[in-house]
Amino acid sequence: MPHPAPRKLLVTHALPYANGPLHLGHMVGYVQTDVWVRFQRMRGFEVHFVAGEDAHGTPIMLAAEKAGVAPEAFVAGIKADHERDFRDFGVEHDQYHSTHTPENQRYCELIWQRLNNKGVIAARTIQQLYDPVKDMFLPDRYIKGECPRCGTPDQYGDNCENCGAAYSPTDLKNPRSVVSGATPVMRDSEHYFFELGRFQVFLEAWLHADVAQPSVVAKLKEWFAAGLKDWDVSRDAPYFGFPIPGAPGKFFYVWLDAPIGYMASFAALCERDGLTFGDWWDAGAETTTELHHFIGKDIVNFHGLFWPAMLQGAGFRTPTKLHVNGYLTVNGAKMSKSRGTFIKARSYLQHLDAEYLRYYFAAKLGSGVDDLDLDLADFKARIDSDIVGKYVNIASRCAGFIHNKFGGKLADDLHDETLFRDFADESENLQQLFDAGDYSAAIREIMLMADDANAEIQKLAPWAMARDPERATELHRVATSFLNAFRQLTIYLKPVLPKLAAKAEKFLNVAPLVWADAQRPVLDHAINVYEPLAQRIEQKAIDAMLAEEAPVAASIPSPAPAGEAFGLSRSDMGHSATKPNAGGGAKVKSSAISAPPSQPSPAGGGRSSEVISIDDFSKIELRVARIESADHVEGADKLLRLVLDLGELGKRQVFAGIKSAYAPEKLVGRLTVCVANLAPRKMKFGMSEGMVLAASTEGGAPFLLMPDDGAQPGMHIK
RNA sequence: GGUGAUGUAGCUCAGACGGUUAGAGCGCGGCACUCAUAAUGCUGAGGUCGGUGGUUCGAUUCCACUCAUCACCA
Repeated sequence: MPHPAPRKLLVTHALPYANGPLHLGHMVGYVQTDVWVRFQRMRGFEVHFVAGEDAHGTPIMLAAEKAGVAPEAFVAGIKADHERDFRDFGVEHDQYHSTHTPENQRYCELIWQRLNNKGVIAARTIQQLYDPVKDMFLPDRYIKGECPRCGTPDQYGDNCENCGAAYSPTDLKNPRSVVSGATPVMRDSEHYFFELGRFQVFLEAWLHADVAQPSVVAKLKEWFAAGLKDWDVSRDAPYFGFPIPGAPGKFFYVWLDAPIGYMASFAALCERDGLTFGDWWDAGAETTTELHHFIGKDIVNFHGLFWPAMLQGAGFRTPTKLHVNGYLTVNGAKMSKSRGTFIKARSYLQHLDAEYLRYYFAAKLGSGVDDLDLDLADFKARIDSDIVGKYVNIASRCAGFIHNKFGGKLADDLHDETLFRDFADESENLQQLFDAGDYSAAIREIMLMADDANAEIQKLAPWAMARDPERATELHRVATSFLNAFRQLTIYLKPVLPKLAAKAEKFLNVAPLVWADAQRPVLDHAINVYEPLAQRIEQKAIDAMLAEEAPVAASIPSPAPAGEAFGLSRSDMGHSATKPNAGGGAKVKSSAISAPPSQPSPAGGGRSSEVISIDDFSKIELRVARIESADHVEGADKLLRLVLDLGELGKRQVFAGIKSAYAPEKLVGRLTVCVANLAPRKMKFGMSEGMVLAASTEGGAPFLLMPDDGAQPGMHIK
């Protein structure tokens, strides 16, 4: 995509659904968008970044009702929380709006009118299940019953989580309304349909362009093969949304007005900043301005089919490109409340630096739509190594020379142009990678550059020069060279690490860096005293964050169906919100492993041995532990207090019921096996942060497990 | 159930339009250095590239099936 003139970009990310807090899964897409926006700005392009709350729909209506407030007030409260999370993660929109605004209503009605005029809206009477107690039609997700195929109870109206059968809610046996518990009845209702099939030719042509990653295009083409169906875009009252003009009791379906929210948000920005709306949205605007949507992979059909068809049908421009990202998993598995890995954005912020997560996401975001795993051990290792050990370390190891020997002023020349040139020449390549969304490749390149710089410092050994007064000039130039290398790396990392870059700019005493600055060195220039720019991640902080999300002991009754957004966006129409694969079965097992830590032997010898999968087993994190100390516990006749060394995981205090068989002094120094991810348990004598394993017969003396020679504290056991 | 995608060293990921010894970072072992936030450099050990079958002189790379994971099914 050659763009000789400065590009003009309008960028959006998926609108978060205003029914619950943001979690780290949301942040993947938002950070990805923000990095792209910052990068394009650094290149000097005109960029407008807008988003807002997705405020309509049944889930919000019911959630507000439950909270006893008007939906508008409910949404306003959620919006304020979301905005705080965005700010603290450094996601800086130019305009953060909402779909429940006059602007959005205006554009909804305009598009509706134009589509009507074009004759692509059809009215048709359909049958839908109705809750006679609550007096409302029920979306699929609000009906539960028994699977028509295998009879599993308590299944949603779209498919069975047990046998996987797909069906419609009317097929359920013994259906009931999730809202009131009443038995739904069938009732007629007139709905409006957007005749998507009439846009098939247009959409196929639109898709051939470079509008999305290949796998996304493949996914969208699947829909063509099946034949595009009409899309039901109206809902009956009661509904929180915009009424359809001229159709009493009918409302626009939330997914119709949600993408129009992009326009609404931008319209508000135009109002504020004096931009011309039509330059960006009118038909033909494609040739001068670009429209980029960043979305999660769960909503490609809305953005890759319905949305462009709506725009085309209503005489507006179509999107330039969809940037689709995958889902977030934590420690290799889907985020789960019962595992304590359902991490809210706010919980993260309370314990850890937002920049680190931005970096980690960027380091793993390729141009594809693969899911991204937040492995917390890897997260810490990566940040500690890349940011502190490699990148920041370059400044840290050179700054002292400049201050101690040269009055805080850089030399007037570089020691050697080569490194600087090499780094400057990377600009083009990195630019392409960032532009293509291949941040992980960019980060990889940047870290290789940091490795080069560190190796080069090692080779030149400036500390040796510092001992020889004859070599002062050389030392001055060497330190200056590497501080310039550090500055170049700062430029390349700035889209990802804006706050760290700002600190580096202050240290270097330079104006905010832009992309082109990587081509010119700073010389003969006073810098400020170096202060550590970044700290390692403390394991304690990660543990504290996880503890905050740890499930409470008492099991919570299953949440209201739409009480939480699990996906990257609204999920009232799909079932992504509640594919509860970590539900029932897993919960039983997790309660089995959370037996009291003080009782290493199973309590009931006759406990049935339920068969579990390897995945179930892998949930239990067993580690080699060295018993660092063991003491009697006053007032306890069975317990010993152990302090375990778990290597990389640090020290843990564990109470073990092994006093009858082991003298404390004989245990010190021994290796044993510890369940490392057991929820901490408060006991009368203090916290027990794990559990040691021992064999025993019921009531008999325990035999502590011991790994073979050579095992080291902290090793995984599997 | 249908469809799209993913599955490569202990961990996180690259890569190969099919072809001699499959790569990186982290982690682990050894050595070196001491400017730096126990940071850095050099070096070593780790993989039959999810499984089965097929095409081919040759497949981890192509095809089929299969298993696991994620998403979508208006």
